Amino acid sequence: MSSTKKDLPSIPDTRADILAAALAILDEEGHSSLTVRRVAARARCSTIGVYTWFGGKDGLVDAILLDGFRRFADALGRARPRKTPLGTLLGQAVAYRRWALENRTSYEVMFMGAVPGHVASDEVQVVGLLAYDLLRGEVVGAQSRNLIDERDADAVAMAMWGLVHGLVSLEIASAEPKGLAARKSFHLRSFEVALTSLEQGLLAKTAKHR
Amino acid sequence: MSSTKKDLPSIPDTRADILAAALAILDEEGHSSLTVRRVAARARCSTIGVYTWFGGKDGLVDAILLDGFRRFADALGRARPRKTPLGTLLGQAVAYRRWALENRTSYEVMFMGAVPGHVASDEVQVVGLLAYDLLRGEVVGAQSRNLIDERDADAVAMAMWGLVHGLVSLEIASAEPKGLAARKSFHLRSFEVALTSLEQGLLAKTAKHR
DNA sequence: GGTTTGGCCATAACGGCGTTACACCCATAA
DNA sequence: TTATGGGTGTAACGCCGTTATGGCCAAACC
Repeated sequence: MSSTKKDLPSIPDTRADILAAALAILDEEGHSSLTVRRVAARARCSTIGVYTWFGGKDGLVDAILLDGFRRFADALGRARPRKTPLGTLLGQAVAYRRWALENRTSYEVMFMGAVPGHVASDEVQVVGLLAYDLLRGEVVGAQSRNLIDERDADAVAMAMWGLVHGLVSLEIASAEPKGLAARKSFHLRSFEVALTSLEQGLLAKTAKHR
Repeated sequence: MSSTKKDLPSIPDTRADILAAALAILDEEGHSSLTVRRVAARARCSTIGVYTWFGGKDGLVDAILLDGFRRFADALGRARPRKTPLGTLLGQAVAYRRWALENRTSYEVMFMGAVPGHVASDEVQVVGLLAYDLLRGEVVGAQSRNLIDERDADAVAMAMWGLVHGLVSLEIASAEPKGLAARKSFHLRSFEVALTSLEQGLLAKTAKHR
């Protein structure tokens, strides 16, 4: 859409500039600084550009979310290669927390409603479920191998999702700008206790362990 | 502070009026309608009243949070009388979800950062931990009776807190204005699966069940 | 070539937000 | 009677998201 033959790098691609500016502001200054005016100033255009290319702030945030959800699902997908579905589930949970802590601002926007009035578009909501589907797939896999009880797969997946999301949310919310190392190791310990306990409780009673 | 002798009800107590107006707006119109101007209009004073009595919007929200955290801790405290600490923990979790769903707007403000720029005062943060202390107390009780493994009590309590908070947050976030009954029963099922599984996984291996 | 069209953009404005400077009222103290 | 000071209303400031207006300019058409 942007280049056909020899687009010199000096040709302005306003849409990409705006999106990059928004991501940079989000990363460097936090979500409270994500305003249309500021994004436009950083992208060297007037506020109207955001409306031309994204339809408004909601559309811009939708684009940010799309980007974030894809990066998030990628990170979770890259945590796949474990020998058993149970191991993979654990690996995904660890990857989830890791990604959230390393992409704190994105996580806040994606899962903690950090952009005040925003309601995500349908497309964004669909893409946002990609990561959940990965999790659910592993749950089904574990059930089909009789590793965990054969309850409703969605209920089990939601249980794990909720646990991880809840702990990560609390960790992010309670973190000072520079989180104390003590706090971090505490949250890591809670995370491990919670995950292994939940998994233990989900084990099929007829299964041989591991 | 408001009455010494025979305060006629017609004597205006601006502070109480403002707080009541804020709570009413929050309940009837949601947190996005909680603006200083609107609260002042409903309380029949000018915006300056909010600054006189609460120091600004932050102070007003702090007062709202104080009220909410106390009602929340009360609701959890009232869920205490079970025979075993484990039963009490389960009862508290159910009471937690119940209160959150019945006081959705309050919960969003208290635990989901629904008021955009707000940072809670120290006092509010202390009161906000009252409910957590109730939970932690039951965990310690269960451990001292050898009902659950003797891991770090805070890690165990945080695990349960995170699980309940995460599931409730997802449930609230995914709820349409009028949540479908199917969705509600699904979330209830996930909630039960998650809680019983986590508890199962936390059981002391040396304990006789129940 | 001249003209029209339409996409893209800047300026300036509107209404709403949290907040505050200023002037005012008025009960109490001196 | 005067002075004081707390509570208040008006109007403003600087933000915010959004939009009406109009100008620019390349492509399309006669």
